[in-house]
Amino acid sequence: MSPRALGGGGSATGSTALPPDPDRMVGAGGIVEVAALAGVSPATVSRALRGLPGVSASTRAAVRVAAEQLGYVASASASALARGRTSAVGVLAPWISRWFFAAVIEGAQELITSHGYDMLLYPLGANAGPDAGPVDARALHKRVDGVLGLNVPASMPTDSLRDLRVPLVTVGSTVPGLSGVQVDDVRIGLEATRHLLGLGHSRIGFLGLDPDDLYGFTVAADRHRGYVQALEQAGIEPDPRLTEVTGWAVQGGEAGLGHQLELAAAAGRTLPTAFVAVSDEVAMGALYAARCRGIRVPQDLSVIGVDDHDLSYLFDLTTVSQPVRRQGRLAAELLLEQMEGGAAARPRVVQIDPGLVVRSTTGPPRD
Amino acid sequence: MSPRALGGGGSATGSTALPPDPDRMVGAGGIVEVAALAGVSPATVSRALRGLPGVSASTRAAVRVAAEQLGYVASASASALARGRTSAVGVLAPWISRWFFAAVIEGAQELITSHGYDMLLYPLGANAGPDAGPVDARALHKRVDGVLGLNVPASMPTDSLRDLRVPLVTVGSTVPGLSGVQVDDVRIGLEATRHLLGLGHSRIGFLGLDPDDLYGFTVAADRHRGYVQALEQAGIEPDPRLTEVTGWAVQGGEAGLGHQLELAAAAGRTLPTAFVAVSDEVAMGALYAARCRGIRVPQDLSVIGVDDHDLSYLFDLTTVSQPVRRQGRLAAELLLEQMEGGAAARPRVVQIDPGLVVRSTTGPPRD
DNA sequence: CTGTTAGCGCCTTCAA
DNA sequence: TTGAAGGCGCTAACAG
Repeated sequence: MSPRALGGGGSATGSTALPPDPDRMVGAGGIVEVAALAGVSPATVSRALRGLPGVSASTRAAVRVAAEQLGYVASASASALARGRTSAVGVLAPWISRWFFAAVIEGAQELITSHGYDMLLYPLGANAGPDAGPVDARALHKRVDGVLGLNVPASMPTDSLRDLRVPLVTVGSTVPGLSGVQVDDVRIGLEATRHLLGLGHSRIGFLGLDPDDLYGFTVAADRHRGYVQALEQAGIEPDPRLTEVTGWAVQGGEAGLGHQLELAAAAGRTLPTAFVAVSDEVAMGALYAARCRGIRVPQDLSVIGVDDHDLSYLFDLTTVSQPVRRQGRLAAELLLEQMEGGAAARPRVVQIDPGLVVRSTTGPPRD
Repeated sequence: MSPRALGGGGSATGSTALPPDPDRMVGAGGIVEVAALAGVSPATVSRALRGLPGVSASTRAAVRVAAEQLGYVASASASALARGRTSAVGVLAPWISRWFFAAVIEGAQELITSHGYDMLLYPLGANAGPDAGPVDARALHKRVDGVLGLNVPASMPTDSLRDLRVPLVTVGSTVPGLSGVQVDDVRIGLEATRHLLGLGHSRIGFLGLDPDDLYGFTVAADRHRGYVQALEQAGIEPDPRLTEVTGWAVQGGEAGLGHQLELAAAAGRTLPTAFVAVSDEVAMGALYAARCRGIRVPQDLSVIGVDDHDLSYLFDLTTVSQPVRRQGRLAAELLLEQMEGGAAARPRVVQIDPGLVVRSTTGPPRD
């Protein structure tokens, strides 16, 4: 058990300057120190430690011992400079606190690091705008050997992608000529809507257009397109008044449903009997708004989301699932393929199939 | 609007090998090319571009133009090697898909990157065990100028922290002699429990001991200690049978409440009238379990969580809040202070005060 | 204010 | 199988 100093309200803890410990001065030595200790040349140390062939077993062992003893670890900068590779990959994402992105990153992480790459995180945040060239491609190109782009590339001018000059693998959006993991968002919208149609709904709304789609993030628009298609295929004329711009947050879903309610009241019509939400988070917001107003789900209102968020089952939320962590893993595979396979590895796009998880926020309409 | 190729189900996209564009060969040139183009020496380019003093305005402008024209960006590795600083900070966290950690990281990110540092992400994941020296301190020390440790340091042997040789700032746990952002977890447990006591509860359970506490992650244990103290101060003998080991996930909370139910049934007693959960996620799980069994909240059962998770309001969850994103920001400040202030900056610990957010999962007991 | 001179620590030919 | 020499691209210390 580790000591915890601040039982009450203390504030500043004294600094005991760590005394340099000449004995076990970890990480102090460079490759030449190791070489000296092992009685070989630096070149041999380099070869031995990296497992390159052409080093006798005994020499390798001796080098390992020396390195271990000195706590030697090669300087990343030095070796990157010498080799022209950084052993790092960049991860571009709009946010990381939205569950979807965090889960994708987590899915990718293991493979990435197990191949010896570090992961540089670049949350684009509010800067993800149309103008703000994200993290300046030029800067990235010298810093990483590859890039994982989550939902961002579409917002970059294509030039900026060119400037990258390192493999880029996308998740959630696709750039022609680049590897990527993709779910067919149109189909997601289609499936969600069909599920509701199949239950007998005919007045179905859509919560989730994304204002940011203005600059190329087409996920929401695609899902909406699927929704429209499904309706049309069922011979139903989509009513644009039933579509809300919500963004991706819970609050958007809440406000969206509220707004629909107002609209309906003002126009003297009733609320649609069901809604497709662009994400589970938006769906959760809608469910909350419904509950606050005493609208029963699914008797009075059905709601279906997208993602199968870790917390969705708590809401009994019916949803179109996508294997999020697996998408991350797949993206990592594609990226490694590009980085290590070199020009030999032709870019490829992997399609992920969405699933349907039926819980109990959807049911037949009331009448 | 960017082109999206895969309308239907296409799979592999052809690779158009990006043709080297000799005209605007971005990122191709080194500092010497820029120097040549600007008609100055490399040293001057370096000074000019980094905004160092002692460069005439006209020269600086010329250099900027040349650099811009060539799309020049300094190589991070080269400059790191030459300066002996990496301009990167490492972020150690058990996971990133748990909301708390993602939010802290997001909170820290802006300040970190605005000061010119990259963020290296090291999720410890399952490896966070007692033995597995996390990310090997020695490796980190050559790779980053500072480390942000989220809940991890306590699990590292202190030696390993020493070996780091770079500033380390902790969040959520404290190491003597190091800077850190801290919430008083004992007090959190105390406040949560007092809230329930204040409502008139006397049989109060605790959902949330963490099996991993075994190796030093004391947050859960501390909150539990606060719970025990509050009960004792109220003259109530804490009943160990009312404490569950749940870990941090939703599922733990669900299982924990279920187990309490079984225990109560087997012993022929009733469930406690209220529970303190170690986190909002655990509380959500417990609420779910209660709902599944028709237990009404808060009439039959009160539940209080900790964190004020982004989604907590959807559950009307009463909770002890901690300003999570601000913790991240503060930690970033402390870290920058250490990294840039050098030895002058003495380590300090910042206490964050928890708050109480009363919603409606807590209320007076039934009888 | 600017240029010259040495490295930073490692990797990689090329010889031995 | 091993060593010696040179360079990766940039920065810092010193001259001028």
